[in-house]
Amino acid sequence: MSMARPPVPGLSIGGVMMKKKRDKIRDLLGRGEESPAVLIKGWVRTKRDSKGGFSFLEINDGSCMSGLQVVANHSLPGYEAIAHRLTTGSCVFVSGALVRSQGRGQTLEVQAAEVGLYGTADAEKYPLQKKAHSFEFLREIAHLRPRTNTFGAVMRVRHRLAYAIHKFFHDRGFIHLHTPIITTSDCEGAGEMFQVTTLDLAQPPTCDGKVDYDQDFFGERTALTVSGQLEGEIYALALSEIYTFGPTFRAENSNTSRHLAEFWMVEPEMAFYDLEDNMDLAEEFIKALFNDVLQHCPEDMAFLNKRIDPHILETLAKVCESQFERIHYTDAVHLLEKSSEKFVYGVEWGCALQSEHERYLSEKVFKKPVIIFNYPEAIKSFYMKLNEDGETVRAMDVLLPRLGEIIGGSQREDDAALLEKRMRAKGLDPEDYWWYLDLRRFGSAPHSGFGLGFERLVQFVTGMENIRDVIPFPRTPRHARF
RNA sequence: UCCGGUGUGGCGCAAUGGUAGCGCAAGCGGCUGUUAACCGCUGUGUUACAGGUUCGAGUCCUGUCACCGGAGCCA
Repeated sequence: MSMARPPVPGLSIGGVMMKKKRDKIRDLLGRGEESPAVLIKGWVRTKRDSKGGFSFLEINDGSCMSGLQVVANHSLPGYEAIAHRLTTGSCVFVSGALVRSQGRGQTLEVQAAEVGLYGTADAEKYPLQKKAHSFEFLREIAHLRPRTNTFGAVMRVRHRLAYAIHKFFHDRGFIHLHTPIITTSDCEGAGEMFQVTTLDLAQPPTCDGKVDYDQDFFGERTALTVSGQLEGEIYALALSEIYTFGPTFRAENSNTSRHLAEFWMVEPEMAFYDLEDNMDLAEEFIKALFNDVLQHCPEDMAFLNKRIDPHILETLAKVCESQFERIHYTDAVHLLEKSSEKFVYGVEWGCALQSEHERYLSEKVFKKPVIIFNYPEAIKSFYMKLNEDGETVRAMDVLLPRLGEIIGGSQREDDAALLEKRMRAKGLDPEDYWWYLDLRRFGSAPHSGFGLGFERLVQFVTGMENIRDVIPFPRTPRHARF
């Protein structure tokens, strides 16, 4: 199809724009060439007036970190009428010629032929002025914070990571599986759940003094999913390799910089993978994602490296080059026991490793990502495969320096009798999981999988300290606004 | 949820129990192919909320809420 550009440089005749199609700033800067006719649309970041009879407008349209400088001569028809309303935050369109800049600081700029105003932003009231704002403040104006440099960068990197995840799995023949948001499996041990109901909470129907869920929408008690893993296993044991990438909900009263009540999780599940295959995939996965961002988001990453975390580029590159340390839980405990480091919590075989222990191993001992595997059976979930020693399970956690656990996974128990036994031992009713046990009764296969918290990934890659600042609309205890 | 800290102009922060200030942003003026512009002037407050102690509370006490740091749970 012909996409011929209008050859006529004159863009505006009597206020009627001749060029209709918007140019994205990203595309204009990417080409880096002069052009007689461009049309940009975006938000004014700053305006600097010159008494030489013209103004400099910096326009950002979110397509990339950089804005485009517009030189607007005060003699433009109708310019004086709108000049005082071209404030920080207002939205405009500008047509004109893209030319080499006479000033320093940018190579190209737009010599405006017409400047039009879409929406004003009263400078006395608009909260985002051209100054630094704290992330705490920006969280209170989550509807405006995407217009800041940092959030633009974080969200573009977030998008790239999501894309890279799909690409990584697709290229390896994995099927993207949509697992249900509403579930009935309410005792996976993955945390408190949000109940889903259409019952009148003021006067719920009762039966024998208890709420009668038979009258609820689904005829039984339901909740928002805390994991797509169990459903993922169903499809892995049919399509071989699948992954889920969807929202996950935990009703924990967690108030930390690493927890959200609603977050996105990636959960690959693979038939015929043992724990080692699983660890191989996890390591390859992390490295592929970091490499992808380094390669495709150089401008945003350079900004984050300059303003957010001065070591982030170096850190990501190091992870890509490193060989993840793989260590038995038992050896990790020995290392911690022998350490001269003073820990708040003591260490002994059988206890769960604390944040301080994990950080010590990844930051001080190995100074790179660490995968700890073969954890004690007692501290891990029922579905993890028991080792021959009868004491440990084939579980693994991937720990990143500073962030801690980013991936948790395991080889799944594929023996129906053993699985049922462990369910009972952990106080679960095998009847509730009849379909999960069926997978082991009919054509069972060794299989493995892991879960990765998407926001924690974005956190690590961008260097952002608070998880609430890497998701568009954070949900945390007492906060569901916007 | 636990421990600790904080809450004061739009934002970031000061103020020994005794007249609430500074910087940034904003408004006005000046200057300049400017660019985190610069220079001058101006305005900006129920000191988170509810009680209490005191002649007098931003400051002390009690409670609530929020935010930050750490921890637990976890991803």
